[in-house]
Amino acid sequence: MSHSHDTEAHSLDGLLAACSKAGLRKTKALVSALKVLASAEQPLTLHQIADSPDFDVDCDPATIYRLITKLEEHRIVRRIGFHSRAAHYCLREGHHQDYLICRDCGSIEVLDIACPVEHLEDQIASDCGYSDLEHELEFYGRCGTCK
Amino acid sequence: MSHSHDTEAHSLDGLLAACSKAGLRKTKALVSALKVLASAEQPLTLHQIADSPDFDVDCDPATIYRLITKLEEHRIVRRIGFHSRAAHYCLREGHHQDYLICRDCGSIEVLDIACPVEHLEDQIASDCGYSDLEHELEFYGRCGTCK
DNA sequence: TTAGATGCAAACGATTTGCGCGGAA
DNA sequence: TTCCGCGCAAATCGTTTGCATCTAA
Repeated sequence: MSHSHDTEAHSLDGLLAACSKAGLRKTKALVSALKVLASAEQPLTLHQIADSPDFDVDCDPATIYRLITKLEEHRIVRRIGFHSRAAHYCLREGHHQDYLICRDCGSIEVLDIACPVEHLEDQIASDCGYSDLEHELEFYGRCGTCK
Repeated sequence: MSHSHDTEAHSLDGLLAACSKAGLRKTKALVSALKVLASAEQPLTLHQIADSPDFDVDCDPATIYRLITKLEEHRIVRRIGFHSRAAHYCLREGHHQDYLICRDCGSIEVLDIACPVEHLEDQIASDCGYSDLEHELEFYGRCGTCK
């Protein structure tokens, strides 16, 4: 029975099913990582995943790295660059998101706008001979608090 | 037809003037780096800048790092994330560019499309209380050769 | 039973910084 | 003459990998 966790945008069961289908074993680290990502408000670094209170396993950084990398390969997780040293990750489920980042304090906001470039993907793909196109769009600026 | 860039899109003199105005000294490393960036077809890593045949100084990596970092602070150079480990840099002069990257071979193409999000910047800025907004847009896919 | 997952520790690569010297202004 | 820029070398930091052990299926 699924207790607590309100109305999650991401279904843990669905994610686990996808992982199983991808051939991943249902380990504690996997379940924890998915839980953390499913309830995250924004993309997280490997460190932030491990440090999250929802991540209830004591786990080597290398393990999380390999886990998330594998999830990324299976396209369950999406990597976001931002401009920070460490990569950020979020679930691929749900609708695509664009971001607004403060270049001073590094805060990340999710822009809930209708993505303005999705419709270009097909055109660019055929124009340039590419396939499997996706995009990453970030706005950088100075936030209200930093001004 | 694009090798000896005599008619550069970027004027070295103009760049040097901007650097001087920013308080930077006209060193060999600065001139070389600007020359390389001015004739580059696409954003380059610090390593690529140093390795460029146009970069005719023997120069410590730390020097290039500090130089480019300073140019970035003075908004003469723009940093691009991509998904590679090393950051890429290009001149801020000229019109904004969006990119198309092959997620297999890592090749970078400049998309010469009318940028579809520039007009959103003002709106997002005022909606979210941000200032000095700019954006970064990249498309990732699999290029023709990698298919 | 067995292929995949993990912990530990070392390797790596790209910065990033401290320090003393040298050169542009 | 003055500082800014430079080389050198060490420190950081986020991965990334090899290997022996463990464990989900």
